[in-house]
This record gives sequence, structure tokens and C-alpha cells, in this order.
Amino acid sequence: MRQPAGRSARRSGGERKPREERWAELIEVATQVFYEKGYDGASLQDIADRLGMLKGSLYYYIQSKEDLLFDVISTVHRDGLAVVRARAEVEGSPLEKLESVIVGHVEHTCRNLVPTAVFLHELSALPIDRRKEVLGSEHAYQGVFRDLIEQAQRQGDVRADLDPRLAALSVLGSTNWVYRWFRPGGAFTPEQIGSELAEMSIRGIATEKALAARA
Amino acid sequence: MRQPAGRSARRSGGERKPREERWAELIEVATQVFYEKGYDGASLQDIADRLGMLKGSLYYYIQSKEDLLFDVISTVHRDGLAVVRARAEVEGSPLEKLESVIVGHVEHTCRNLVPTAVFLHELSALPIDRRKEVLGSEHAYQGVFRDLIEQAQRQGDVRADLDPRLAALSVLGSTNWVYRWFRPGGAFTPEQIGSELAEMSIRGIATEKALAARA
DNA sequence: CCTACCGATCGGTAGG
DNA sequence: CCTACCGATCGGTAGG
Repeated sequence: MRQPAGRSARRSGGERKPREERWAELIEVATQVFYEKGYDGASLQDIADRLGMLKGSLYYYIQSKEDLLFDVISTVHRDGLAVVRARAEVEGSPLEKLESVIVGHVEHTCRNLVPTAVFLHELSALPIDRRKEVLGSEHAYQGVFRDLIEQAQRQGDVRADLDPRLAALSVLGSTNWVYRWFRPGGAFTPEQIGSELAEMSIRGIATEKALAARA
Repeated sequence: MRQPAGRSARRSGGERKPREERWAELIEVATQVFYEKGYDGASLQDIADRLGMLKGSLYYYIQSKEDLLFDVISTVHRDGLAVVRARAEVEGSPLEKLESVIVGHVEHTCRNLVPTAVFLHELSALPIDRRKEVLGSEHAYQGVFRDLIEQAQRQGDVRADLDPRLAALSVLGSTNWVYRWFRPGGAFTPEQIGSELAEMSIRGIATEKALAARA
């Protein structure tokens, strides 16, 4: 790790910032620009402009444009996965866990709208090996939902005739879609959306027995 | 409308085709390339290569790259909207209509996977006026779902405490998401997916009374 | 449809 | 971080 050099000429007279701090700014700006223009539509020039540096100077921090996308995507995916896994491990029945997982997932999505949108839109811009590095072995995210649905099904809390994969995809669709319409300060809070979507999802797949016991 | 000129030199010896036929090929190829690479990642060179013509020759058919995207997107949107509107008008209760609309929407999505994916991913690449031209006044698509949910709610078939907008977005999320995981020849047929997603959606929002009457 | 081009911009690099 | 640069490619055009 090289250290930034000392007193060279600056572009707009600002103080040079520590590497870590500048890196954080870089990622924040890159996230925003990828969100607005898409990965391919965004240029390093756009990003450099907003940071007040020259395009070539970005290579002091990165090896390639792709590094920026990878950081944005892997961070939001790792954090989101941690949220749902934590909620899948607390005390409770599988159906109760699933409800909590859905709420956590939706709230995390609302609170990380921009990086989540980049993740869901631009994952395909990563080469396949880095894509796998992000997603982990198997569909980790999807697996959390499907496993809980299967467990709930064995307990008679989810309808027996339902395919757990299909049910998981239905729930993930309903919840992930939030990234397309949620607006901070809009008609609904993340908590409202989380609890309402969870309610609809649970009712959509649960047995009458489980629903009666819940009330 | 100019007619293609007669006997000029050809690139690979093939016969020159009628304008309409060639235009259909152009759109088909463009749809596929936009799907694979995204609109910004796709070049007119890519498209011309697959058609066996030169990049500049594309301008015999189009005025700009954007024309291609606009055609792809407006066609699939128009067709999909026609499907759900037709099903919203047949005989039946609002809840029955909604179920039919969901089935139709999902099956249309499965059978038009590639253009649907381009629509859902690249709409934002269109300038705002052409975007509005595609979507029509207000959110036409979303409106079909929301209106039916509101009507069903007035009849006591959808839970009274549910926000119809939120419910519509939940259903649209679950069903639109199909474009990300459906594979022709995979584990599920479009009919299966349509009927299962509809079942989950209806159960998720309906009152117990309506569900009992349905069975 | 092809020939033959153009200006602009892209991601990226050597050297300091 | 800046200076100064490169090869490649982009969408698009004039003229036939």
C-alpha cells in the first residue's frame, strides 16, 4: 500500500484527504453515477468530475472501472445477506422466522435503495467469476427463503401442494421489486412496507391452520 | 417510403430482402443484443454483424440507435397491456378478473421473456418524453391491477385494511420478477407459474369470506 | 444497402 | 494525485 504523495499541485485548492476517506467518497459517487446512468452508460469521467479530480487520477485508487462496480455490489449483497441470516437464526417457528426475514430484507432494501438497485441491475456487467464471488456458492439469498419455506411446510404451516422454489421466487419478487418504487419521504415508510409485504406473503403461502394459530 | 435500390454489390452474396422482412429481422436481432449486453453495452456494430451488413447501412432503416430500443419496448408493452386489459373486461367478479389478469400477465411475460427483460431493464435509457409515450398517461399497467383490487375491496373480497397501491405493487413484483428466473424448458411451464403465482397473490390479499366462497 | 469518412469519447497507461 | 498521452471504438453522415 503506497501512501499518497505530499504537496503536489491540487486542482481546486482543497486539502488532500486520507486514502480511506477518499475511497469511501469514490464508492459513494460511483454508486450514485451507476444508479443514474447504468454501469455501461457511466464514464470514469463522470465520476472524476464529481470528485473534482482527473479521470486518470482514479487509477491511483483502482485498477479498473470494474473494481468500483464490484465493491458496490459485493458490499450491499454481503450486508443484506447478513441481515436475513441473522433473522433466520433467532428463536421462533420457521414461519415466524420467514416473516421476520421478509421484514428485514425489505427494510434493508429501502434503506439501501441506490446500491441495491445497482446490484439488481448491473450484476450482469461483472464477469462470471466475480459474479460468483459475490453470490457465493449456490443462490445464498434465495436459499434462506426457500429453506424456511421448506421447514414451515414440514411443520404443516405452509400449504403442502406448493413448490417451495416457486414460493420463494414469489416472495423474493414481491420484496425485491421495492427497489423500483420506494421513495424516501414518500407515502410509505420502510417499516410499513416491510410489515405489509410480509403479511401478504405469509398469507399467500400459509395453511389455514397456521393463519388461525397466528391470530 | 423509399424502396430499396436494385442490384448493388452485396456483402455475402445473399438476396436482398423486402424492407418489412428485414425490419423484422433487425428488431429481433436488436432485442437479443440489447438483452445480452444492455442498451449502452450493445453497439450498432454488434447488431450489424449479426445481420451480415455494415454498421452504416443500419441507417437505411433507422434514424438513430434509440429507434430500435423504442420499437422493442413499445411493442412488448402495448401487447402486454392489451392482454391484461382484455382479461379485465370479461365476465366475473373483480377478484376473479384479477386472478385472470395475473395469469395472463405471467404467461405473456414467460412467452416474451427477452423483450420483456429489455423493457424492464432499459426503459430508463429512453429520453423522458419517449418513455411517457410508451407508458401512456399515468401508470396504465399498474392501474389495471390497482383498479381491480379497489373494486374487489369494495365488494368485501379484499381485506379492508390493505392499501390497494401496496397490494398492486406486491402482485406486480411477484409476477414481473418472473422475467429474471423463467427459462423455457425449465422446471415450470408458463401455465404452472401463472396459476401458482395467481393463487399466492389472491390468497395474500383476499378476505376469508372470499376465499371460502372460492373453494 | 456499400464506401469512406468524422468528431467525440471511452478505459487505461507511463512517468513524475 | 497531475501531465500528457494512446489505441480502440462509438454513433452517425455524405454520397452513391
